[in-house]
Amino acid sequence: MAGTRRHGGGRGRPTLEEVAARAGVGRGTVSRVINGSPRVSDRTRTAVEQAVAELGYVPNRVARALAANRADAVALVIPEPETRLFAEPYFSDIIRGVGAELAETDLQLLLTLIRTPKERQRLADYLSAHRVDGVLLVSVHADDPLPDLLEQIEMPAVLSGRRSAHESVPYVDSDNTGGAQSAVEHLIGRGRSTVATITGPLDMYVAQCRLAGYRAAVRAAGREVDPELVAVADFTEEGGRRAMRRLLDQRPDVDGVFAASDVMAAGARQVLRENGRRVPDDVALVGFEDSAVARHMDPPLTSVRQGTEEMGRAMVRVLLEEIEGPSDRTSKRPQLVLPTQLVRRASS
Amino acid sequence: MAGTRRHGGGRGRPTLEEVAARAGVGRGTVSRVINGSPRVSDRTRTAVEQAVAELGYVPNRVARALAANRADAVALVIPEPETRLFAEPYFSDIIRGVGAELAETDLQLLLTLIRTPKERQRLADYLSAHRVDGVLLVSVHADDPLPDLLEQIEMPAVLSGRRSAHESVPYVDSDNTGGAQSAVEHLIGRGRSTVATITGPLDMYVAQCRLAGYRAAVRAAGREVDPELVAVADFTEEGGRRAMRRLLDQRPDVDGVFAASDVMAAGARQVLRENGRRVPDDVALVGFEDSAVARHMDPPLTSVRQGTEEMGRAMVRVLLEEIEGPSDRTSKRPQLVLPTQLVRRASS
DNA sequence: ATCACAGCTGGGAGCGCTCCCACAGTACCT
DNA sequence: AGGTACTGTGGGAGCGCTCCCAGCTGTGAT
Repeated sequence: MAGTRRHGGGRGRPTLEEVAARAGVGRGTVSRVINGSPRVSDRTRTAVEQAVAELGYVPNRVARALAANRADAVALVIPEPETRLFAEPYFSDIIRGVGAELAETDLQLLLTLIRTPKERQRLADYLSAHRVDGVLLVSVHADDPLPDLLEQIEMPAVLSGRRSAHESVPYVDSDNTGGAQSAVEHLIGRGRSTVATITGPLDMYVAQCRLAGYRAAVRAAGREVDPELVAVADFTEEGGRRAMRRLLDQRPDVDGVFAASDVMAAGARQVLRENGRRVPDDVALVGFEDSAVARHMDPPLTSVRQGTEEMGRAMVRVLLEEIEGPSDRTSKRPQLVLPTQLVRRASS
Repeated sequence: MAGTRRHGGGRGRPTLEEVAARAGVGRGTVSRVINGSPRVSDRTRTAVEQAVAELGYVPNRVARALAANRADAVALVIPEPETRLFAEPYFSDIIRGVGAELAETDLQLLLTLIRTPKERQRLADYLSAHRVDGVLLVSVHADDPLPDLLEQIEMPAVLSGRRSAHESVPYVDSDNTGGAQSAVEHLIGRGRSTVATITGPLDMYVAQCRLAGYRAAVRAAGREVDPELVAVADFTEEGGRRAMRRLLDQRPDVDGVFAASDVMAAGARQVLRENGRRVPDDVALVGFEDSAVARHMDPPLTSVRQGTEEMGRAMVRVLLEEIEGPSDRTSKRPQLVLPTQLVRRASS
């Protein structure tokens, strides 16, 4: 970082003051017109609007941010290494949703990838240095200090997913338990008698929920939950492969598998093929997330759709509310759980 | 958009002034220390640094931006509808690269998705309203006015890919022609006698280049370029399917296919399966991009790796140079072409 | 001792806005 | 006629920095 950074655009961009002069009014009045205040007479408003148009005036957002003590921007924080592993499509879908919803406001989107603890530290500084009005946190781990830290400095924040069943911070989550349950019910409904599950790491709440859904569905069918049919993995493709091998090894009679993520389902599918098991004829397979991976598998994967893009949109809506008027521990926090939906394809 | 937007963080964040008071020096001196100016005595520097530490001072970037007339931020502009269609993984890989490279500077990343012409208009305003120091443009169409517009307002910009062979603006591109050529040479080298190609829309320069590479390889093998073996598509999966059907219809003897994108290869693969053609036994298949799609296909897809993440990094490096000291039409523009590499998998 | 010229330092001016207070004008009551 | 209550409006103050110009030191040459 060195040297003189030239400003990009308008050398001689018109300022508020110039607009005021041209319209023959004061600065305050122009400001009111720009910000849509109702306390301006129609005649004045028209005059100002004309001057704005003639001069091609565009408010300087930096000056506005400084004067008004706000940033007109929100940050989307993405912990990078993990995201890469298990949630590729998730990540871009969230961005899409967030971007779409934000486009309808005049807020800007600051993207922050975190790779190292050092960067996480810098992040806290950034955020408190008034660059953003609020923060969206994606795929937060149970032990992540960031949410509480943000709470301390009174920075509005919304999580995607919960850290635990008693999440204290505003969040938007999808119905992991219900989604998993419907997936397993579907497998059982298709006549599968020995339905296994491949889970995510159980220190993640999302993995716990999907496992709980599996259990609920098994019990609802009047069966016992067999520990040999539960293989713990880590949301990666390789993890899915290992888990499937173990399953095949311990319970060769398995005829249905619910994987807690599409990527793990893809890994499982490879192992099934290697072992000469046909999908869905010998083993029916269902995933979770309904990402691009699911559509591209052979056969296409039945999966639990969680509407990731809609989650992104919802996060923004919640965040805007928090920015407008923050909730606190005493009031009811905005916490949303979005429905999921089973998308049936040829794998089951 | 209404109401009072609360500032997020520091109610009582310390200011430069307070640091100066505590260190017993003037504002200017603190500013010099913060910005690493050499014109400060060691004693003073130490005193200031201590005051900074004690107070937990973090410079207000907004104030800095206003005073210094720079933004400490760059924008990554992504035209959304197209990106969704043909370059899902491309898009997130670029972001990854850009984010990584930017992390080593103190620049922030502003993500801007463009969906409509109206949003494109607003974008020009944003950019000229001093919110960013430079712009990264992804997947720019041949007729996109934005690059020239940015040039007019002297906003540093870098493209990913070229609009044409005579691109005037700084860019980072991958060796599309060479990559395509090596893919087709590979197919021919594997003994395939009737090698077809599925191209992107030919009004895109990237598609032209990949077709040119196909042609070059065919000719280099001493063969004629048969128009019936060239199927024009649009970088989508459905386009890939349609093109493959046409190819199979017109030239049932086809035994090798080079698709100009992984996604189109995926579409082609489906049609091949429907028609009972085995991959690679009956038809060898190669894609372009080496995205996640390629790895997840069955069989895994041989593809031309273009190092998308590295492209993102390179774009940032070029942009930083442009911001430091802009090149103009008379000087030599920084224009980079990154090498590609064939990644062999089971599909060929 | 005098001058020149460095190396450091303090602080005024100003970036382009918003906020808010004061005040003019009009209308409507006693 | 005087009061009260608005609506509209102008412009000072200030957000927290950077820039830059003086001024203040100390050193070495004259």
